[in-house]
Amino acid sequence: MISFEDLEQLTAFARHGTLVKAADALHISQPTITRTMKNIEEYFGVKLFERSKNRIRLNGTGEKAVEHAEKVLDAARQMMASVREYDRSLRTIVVESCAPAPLWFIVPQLAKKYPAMTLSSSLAGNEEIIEHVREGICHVGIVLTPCTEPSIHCRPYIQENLSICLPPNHPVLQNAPASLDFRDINGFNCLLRSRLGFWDDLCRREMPASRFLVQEDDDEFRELMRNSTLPIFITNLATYREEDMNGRVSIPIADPKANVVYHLISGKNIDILGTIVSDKNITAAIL
Amino acid sequence: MISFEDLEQLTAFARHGTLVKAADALHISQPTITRTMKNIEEYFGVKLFERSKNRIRLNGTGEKAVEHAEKVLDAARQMMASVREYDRSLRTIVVESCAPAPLWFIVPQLAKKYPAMTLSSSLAGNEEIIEHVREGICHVGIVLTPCTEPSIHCRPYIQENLSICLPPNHPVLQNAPASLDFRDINGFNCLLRSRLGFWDDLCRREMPASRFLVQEDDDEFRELMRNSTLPIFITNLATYREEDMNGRVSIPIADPKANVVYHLISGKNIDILGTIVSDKNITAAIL
DNA sequence: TGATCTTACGTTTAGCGTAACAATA
DNA sequence: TATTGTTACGCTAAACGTAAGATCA
Repeated sequence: MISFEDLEQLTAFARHGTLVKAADALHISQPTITRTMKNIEEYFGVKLFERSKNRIRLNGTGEKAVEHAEKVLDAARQMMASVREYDRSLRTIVVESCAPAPLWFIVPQLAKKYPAMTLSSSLAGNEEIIEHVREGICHVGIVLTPCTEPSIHCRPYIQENLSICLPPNHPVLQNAPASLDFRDINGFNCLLRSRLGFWDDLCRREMPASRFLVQEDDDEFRELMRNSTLPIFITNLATYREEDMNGRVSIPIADPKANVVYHLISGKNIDILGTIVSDKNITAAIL
Repeated sequence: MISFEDLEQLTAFARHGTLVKAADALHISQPTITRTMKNIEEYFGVKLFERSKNRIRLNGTGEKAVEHAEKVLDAARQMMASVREYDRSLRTIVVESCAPAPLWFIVPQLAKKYPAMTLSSSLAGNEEIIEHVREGICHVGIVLTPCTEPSIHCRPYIQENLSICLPPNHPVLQNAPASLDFRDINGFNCLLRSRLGFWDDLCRREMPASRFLVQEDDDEFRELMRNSTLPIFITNLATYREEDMNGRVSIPIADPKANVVYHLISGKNIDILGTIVSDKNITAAIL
């Protein structure tokens, strides 16, 4: 019989041109490769090589064999990868959220309840999340609107309220407003974190006249906060330390779109949502 | 590392349900299979089985592994088959003809010149043959019309002339004609061999009012000849023994379509046609 | 009690590397 | 002479089957 190693040696020979180089590359002696080529040829029962006294080359049939050997090896590698990936997926809870803040609460909750499981969390669009939960790709989704699909569990989870933080001398603060609307601040440029999920789209849609200075890195963002007077956004779930705020004053955004209730969704055959994330836990998370 | 045998054992276990039955089917001891399943599991590094004390079953991951193992084994089998087939194709001369008679001459010629080669001869349509020669699938083609394609060698090979053999008292023989046309015999039913290539189509097209009693088997055809007075066809290349003819009289068919010159064609990169089948050989073949 | 899987043990053998050899450029 | 491929030899380690043991229906 023939082995995967044999095929590896064959393809290595095809790649490197000589038995010596192939042996080198595979860290084996070249008598071994000589033997293996003989074995393979005998096993196939056909001529695969043109041999002169100190030279061996693939013939047409040999090239055909190499071509197929690559396919076999690919299939084998694919097998390993797929099986391991499948096994890993069994130990992984996939969480997708339309905004980052809910993840800060749900992920530790799940991690505590399922210490053996890997948690995979990511941001995604609302519709995409629902689709993934429906397909079973995503186990726990966090979306903006209640989901009424019969195959999907849904419950309210947590709410997030947006405020704008303006420097004390900012024109819109002249009348000391208790709240603002997007249109009041539209046109003023802002500092913005990246990877904000739906918040990002919302701000750009509601403040088309504004430009946003986007920063992904946490430290650099704080650096920018301290050294500029550009407005920034905070929420009840996402605040910054006072010393980074550079004296800014927070005013809530009254617009309903800036005050959302996140909903937890999951497939009905999964009990993660019902048993793991109890209302009590949610409350605790908010506090 | 893992081997093809290991994968065979895995799939055998999946097929048969127990290690004992799988071992039986593969003619090995079942401790061997126990070991192999362990090895495979260890090699994958994931759980593939649910084990109780005297029972072992595939789990979901295991079924995934089996699925992929089948693919790998298929790829391996495909490799063996393809390489052997390719090797065989190198030792095979493929001959395609639009009629059987030329094959009776060309095949022995080629067999004599290339004793190490396998000959594969078959009937095919004129256009199909040209296509196959163009693609290199067919090495030597025998067609009805000269081929002018620059990539194809072509030369006249041999001619075949059709005659009809009628019982002596047949009405169309009353004026003792030197030759006949298809229309003269259209409407009379005939005995016909099958697998006649283009002759078959020709007769049916030119004699739409006739019905043909078709017989493939050689002995049975002769039996029918002896025991009936139905007209039959012969050619200069294909005659029958006088005792089988049952007194029939041969009259040539004058129609040009019934008198053809076959042409040999082959790819220009193949010298079979030029060096092997010389004009002298062809003449000899006709005699 | 029969069927199934696992573990232990002894033997065989397949396969590896070292070394020596032969041929070529 | 350096490079390449083949052959010969001795050793190791992997793998097999037999036998014995454990568990379940």
